[in-house]
Amino acid sequence: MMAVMKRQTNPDVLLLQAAADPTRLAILRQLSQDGEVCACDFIACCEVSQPTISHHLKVLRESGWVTAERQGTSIWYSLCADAVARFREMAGEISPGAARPAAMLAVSLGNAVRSPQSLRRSPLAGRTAS
Amino acid sequence: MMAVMKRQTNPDVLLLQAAADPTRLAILRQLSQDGEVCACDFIACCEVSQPTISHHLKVLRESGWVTAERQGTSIWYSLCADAVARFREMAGEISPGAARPAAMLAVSLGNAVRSPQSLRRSPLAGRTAS
DNA sequence: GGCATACATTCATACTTGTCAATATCCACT
DNA sequence: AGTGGATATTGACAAGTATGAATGTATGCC
Repeated sequence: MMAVMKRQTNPDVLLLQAAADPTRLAILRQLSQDGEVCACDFIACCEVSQPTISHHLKVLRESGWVTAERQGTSIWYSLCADAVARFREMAGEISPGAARPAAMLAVSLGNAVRSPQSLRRSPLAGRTAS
Repeated sequence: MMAVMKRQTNPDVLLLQAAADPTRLAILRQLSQDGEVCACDFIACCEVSQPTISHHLKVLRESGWVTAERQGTSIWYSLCADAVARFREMAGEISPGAARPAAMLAVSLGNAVRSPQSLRRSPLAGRTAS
């Protein structure tokens, strides 16, 4: 009657979720190293069964990380440039340096930016009235 | 009796896993933007209950993404530079351009690199013996 | 056609996870 | 001490997920 954890649709989260698994991360890294890899090779690299590899490849396909190309009986996988690019973008967008000074600045500017309960006061800024 | 999905220990996977959730990604992004954010503010930004936010913050703490600093009754969170740096590194290490030529090269060099069933043949390289 | 190989799909199962209600803890202030 | 505000923790539950066995499907070769 609660707790829905509704299936992810956000493409960014989907991308991260797909990469956030030891087997799949290993697959991505091998693809990054070798450029194009036959599905059968992943079975050797990761210690899981063939159906499991197939499952993970499907997840990577559906999240946009990889594309598959059939060559005879085997199937060759390679990274999608778009996914790689988006991943890097996300990494670039997260930075630890937005920082302290902005808080006091906002206060002195009249605090028009955001303002939930914390009212943009920085943890070190003394309450201006008490 | 099967399917163990043993709890993740790999720090890279842990980092990705922590980021791979809509609520937590939103938290990371707000932290990236504001630098330091009071826990109470996340409740407003994401549409989940206070205990849920607290849970997500714990996940982010334990994966190394954030640190918490108490100031009176409230607690201020900020991004860990190390985690951000590692995340960027990971993004940089995955590139789609390892590519095609390497395969034929390996073959002509005697194929001493790797060699599962696919024997490093590229999907387009003709079998050298048939 | 028949057979073997390479992947994908289905199914069942155990484990993990996101969520909230209730409750506990910690802190400031009176 | 007592009270109120801000977070964390516990407990319970539904839904997601990683896994392998069995099976299905497609392709190449005889």
